Amino acid sequence: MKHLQTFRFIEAVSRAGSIRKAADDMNITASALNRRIQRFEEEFGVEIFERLPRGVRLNPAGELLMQHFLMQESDLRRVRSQVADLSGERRGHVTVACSQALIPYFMPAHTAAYRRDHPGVSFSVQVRDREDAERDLAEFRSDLALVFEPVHMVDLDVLMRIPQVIHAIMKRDHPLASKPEVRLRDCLDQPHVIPSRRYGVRAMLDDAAARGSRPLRPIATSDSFEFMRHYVLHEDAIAFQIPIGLDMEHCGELTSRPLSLRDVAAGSLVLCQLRGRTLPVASARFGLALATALEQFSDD
Amino acid sequence: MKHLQTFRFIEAVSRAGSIRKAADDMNITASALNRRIQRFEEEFGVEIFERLPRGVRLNPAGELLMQHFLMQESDLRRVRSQVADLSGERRGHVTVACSQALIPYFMPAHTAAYRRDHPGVSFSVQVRDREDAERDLAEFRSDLALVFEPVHMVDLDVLMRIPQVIHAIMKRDHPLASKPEVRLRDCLDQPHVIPSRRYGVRAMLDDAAARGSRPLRPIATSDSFEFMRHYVLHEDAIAFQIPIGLDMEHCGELTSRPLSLRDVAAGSLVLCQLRGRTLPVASARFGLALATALEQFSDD
DNA sequence: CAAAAGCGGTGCAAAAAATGCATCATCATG
DNA sequence: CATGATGATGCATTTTTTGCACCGCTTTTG
Repeated sequence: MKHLQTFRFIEAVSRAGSIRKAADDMNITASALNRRIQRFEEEFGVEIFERLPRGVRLNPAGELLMQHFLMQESDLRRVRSQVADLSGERRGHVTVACSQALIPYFMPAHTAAYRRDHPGVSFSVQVRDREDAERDLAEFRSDLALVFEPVHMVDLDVLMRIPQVIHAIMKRDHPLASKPEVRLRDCLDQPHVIPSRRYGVRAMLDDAAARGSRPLRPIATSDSFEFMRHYVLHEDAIAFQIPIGLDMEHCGELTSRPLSLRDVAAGSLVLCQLRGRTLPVASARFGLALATALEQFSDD
Repeated sequence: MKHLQTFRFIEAVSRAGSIRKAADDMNITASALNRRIQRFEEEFGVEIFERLPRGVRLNPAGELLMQHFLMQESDLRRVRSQVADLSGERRGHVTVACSQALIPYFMPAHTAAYRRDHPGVSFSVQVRDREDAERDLAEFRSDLALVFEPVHMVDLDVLMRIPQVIHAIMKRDHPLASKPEVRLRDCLDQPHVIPSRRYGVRAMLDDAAARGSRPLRPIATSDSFEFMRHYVLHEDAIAFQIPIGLDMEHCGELTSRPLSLRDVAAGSLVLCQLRGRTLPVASARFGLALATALEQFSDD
């Protein structure tokens, strides 16, 4: 949309950190871009960039304006989506930011299921830690976020929340596998691998360990649950994950047992969107579908 | 802002009902305006006007777009307000839609009080019935609404809600004035004047009368509480109003008595804004001030 | 310490976009 | 059937935007 051109240029300048670089990115002359910005600032009545020796940077007013622009652009997408819906075509693109645990089983299954009913809808599924997922929502880069133990929860609307008990992952023949549930201290007495700090599972383990008798002494720490899961196959260690990230019927030599609720309370897996935002039709409907799916998962 | 020019033209066309009239209103040629709209429709990919033999009218897509535009314009005002706030100047303009009862005492007192602290802030105070107040909010014509017994309450955020018991207004020497509270049936046995249908007091009286033994038999119906109040002075009748619309210490020959809660439950006076909308700084602060004032009024 | 490189800003001519005017075809209305 | 109002369009004109060349300044670099 042409009337947002200037804002897109401003965004490019903000990203590039200099007018010349941005001009290059946007295939326009630096002078033309410079003038656009000057004209805009004059019309707006306030400067929106600080002029630094090495380039420019958005000032607070510019930040406010940028937020306004992102919202406006996102809302225009919503309008287009609803207009398309008027003429009967159910199409669109849905962007979801989700925790790593959702990536292997839950999201593929449910995006595919949704596409069976609505072939015109396409998806972006992004792995994001808890902080980044919320930031993506706030900056209109995602329509929905599905996060284990979100951090701030300000400016978010919760569409669905289900409890998830952390499970210990081990080989089938591991001694701890004989019990229906395991104590955290028993796990920590074994070699164990844990997620890095920015993940919800780690935060809950940190919490519980601080209250308990054993410190965390991980033999490995990783960003990747895939790494940790396969590590358990090589060295006879314990890993941790929430049930929605597990598919115990098809995991060969591995099995899992829930940590006792006496040691670690159940965490929350939360489906949310930016507060007050009206999502495009496709995203809103997929959000409802996800909420239903989560509820069913929780009831099983 | 220049980038919204096209939208403003579209709005003008929608209001005028024809491109030529709108062009006249906006001091532009019909052909130029026509082209703008054609260009926009082409860029947008969908027609937004129905072409009728006698002019044009927004189609559903156009309505959606118009709503988007109103929101965007309102949000830009918010940004300007917040930017102004950054540079220390606390100024701005606040628009409030409120029920008639608030007009004589409450709103003048509290807008004036607010202006004593913030001389840079100006006000528009509009009398609106319940329906219109909500519509004003929805179409971004008001920042705040202060309404007795709002009708729909969808898409509204409630900032404050206080109970208001309907009072009967009568001359000081009226027989009913001897009791601390009055029964509705006693009022309805007397000559009485009531508000017209679109007001909350009337709705509650209708309700109560339908449940009670006496029908409403008004000797006068009016849009104006001023009319009704003065009418009581001429003929020895009963009128009705909520306490916030009364100032019994300074009303000469008149007095008021609450209707018994057995007959008519207390209604709600509600301060609200459009759901999810971020108000300009001045409006948001004045909203808080009003909420506090209402709470105090309620506690007295 | 001087040269080089990168930055935002500006004057001026060229290119692009928007506008105004005259005119057409269509359709409701009297 | 004539009239008047409507939206659309071709073309010349005006306004706006852009690109190029260059300035003054600061930081980086050899």
